[in-house]
Amino acid sequence: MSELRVRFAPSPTGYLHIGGARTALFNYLLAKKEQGTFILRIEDTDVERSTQESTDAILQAMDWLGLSYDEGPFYQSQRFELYQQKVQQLLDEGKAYKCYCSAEELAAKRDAALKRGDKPQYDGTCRDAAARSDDQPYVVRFKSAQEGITSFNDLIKGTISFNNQELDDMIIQRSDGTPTYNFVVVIDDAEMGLTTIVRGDDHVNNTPRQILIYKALGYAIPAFAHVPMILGADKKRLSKRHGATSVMAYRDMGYLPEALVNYLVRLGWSYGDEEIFSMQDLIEKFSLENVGKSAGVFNPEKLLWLNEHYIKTGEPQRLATLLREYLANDGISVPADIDLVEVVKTLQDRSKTMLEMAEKAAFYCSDTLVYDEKAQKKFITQDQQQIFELLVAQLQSCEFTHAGVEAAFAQVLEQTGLKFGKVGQPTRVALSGGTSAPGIFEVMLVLGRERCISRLNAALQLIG
RNA sequence: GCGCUCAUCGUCUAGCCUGGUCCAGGACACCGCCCUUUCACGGCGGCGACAGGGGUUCGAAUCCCCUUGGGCGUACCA
Repeated sequence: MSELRVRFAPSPTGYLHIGGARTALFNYLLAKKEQGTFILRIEDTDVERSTQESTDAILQAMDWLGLSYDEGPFYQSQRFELYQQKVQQLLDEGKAYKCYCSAEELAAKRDAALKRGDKPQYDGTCRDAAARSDDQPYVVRFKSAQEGITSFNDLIKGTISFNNQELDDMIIQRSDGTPTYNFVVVIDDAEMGLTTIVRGDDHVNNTPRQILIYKALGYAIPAFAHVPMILGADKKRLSKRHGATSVMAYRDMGYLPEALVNYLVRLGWSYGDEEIFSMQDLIEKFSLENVGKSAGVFNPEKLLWLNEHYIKTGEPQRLATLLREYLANDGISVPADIDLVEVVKTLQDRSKTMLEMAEKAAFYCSDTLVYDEKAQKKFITQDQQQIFELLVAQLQSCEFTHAGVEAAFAQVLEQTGLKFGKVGQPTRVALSGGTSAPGIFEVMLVLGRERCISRLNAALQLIG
């Protein structure tokens, strides 16, 4: 076990989204690779917006992706006592102070500053003011450094420096007594012994403030690694209007978790020319050095290609289990004598998603076939009557193996003098209901002798 | 506005640190051909980028500066 300790710290105000999943994944991979510890912490200091449903949804999504954690989940809402203690400590040491400015006053000052073209900052009204009686509402502010430079060496972006004048006295405790993010994140990261903080680069600007708090509280400062954002096709931050952003929505759309994992890791990280990575590969090969600095555009097409790849190469047994669920979601139950593993084998090369596979598998399962209108009109006609009759006769007596049905089919070709296509396509329609389906012999074998004959007879009924 | 930051094909990227082997490689998408019992799979090929301008250098995608463009932040959200 190495000393490396990393964490994923989502706030439970919604489902786990694509960006969060990637951050979690990077942390997970780092921990596994270095045999360190991956901690899950729920940042629910905002009591208003945090919900149990969101926490559950995030946990479920991480589980689906295979991102297991070693410690946690810890809930910040259960650690308020610790935070209050730290606030008091800073107050006692004169490193923080009570501020009685109202939210309205502050908003007005902010607007004025913006108007002047200044960076809106707290002006320090209460910083040096005499203490007042506590029956007036107040927030607690951290006394930030007013001069000097705070810099850190980001493991992804390199050295980043901030002039301390840019940092104002931020609020660490709200007027309702609850602590704020930038304060608790430091306490928890420090108390939980984190050595490296891997998070989205929207936190870069928070880092110098946090470093100042680490120092004020006497904590060791961890290493930071800020992962670039994920953008939509219009280069705007990825959001719902760019399509699905929820991890679980991808499961619902028929994506395999390994496809999402593979896609997410390659968005912003690379390993030479390689594209396909299993979780095991990633644990061996992932490193922060190969993470790029620039934001990446989410490309649904490439994700789809990866999904296609994993379906194509997936274990039929496992896919069959999944297929049964997707089929069930469509209200389709699988007849006992239909071998779903065999169904999967006929569909793996033809399905980009499990949802698509379920659609294509439907015809195997239904008792009464629904014909595609055009196909029926063209291929279930008087012209096919003889073909179907001959085929039924052959199927009744042939050996029901690939070679057997192929031979039976050949017999029909010989008897009618027709080419394969002339017989094949109508048969395909009679058996599957449409003009596109897996190979005829494969379909027949999955369907079984009885079903083939009854479907052919049903087509004959329609003709006759 | 101010601060931080980024910049190679439409997109994800290799190359950049340690200049020449790069008239820039791979992948997705797209286009074409081949294979073929339908639909797919697959094989082969094509299209397509160093943001712009200055330097430094014998030589720059690679180093420096400026410009432009993008992202993030600027909350009693996280």
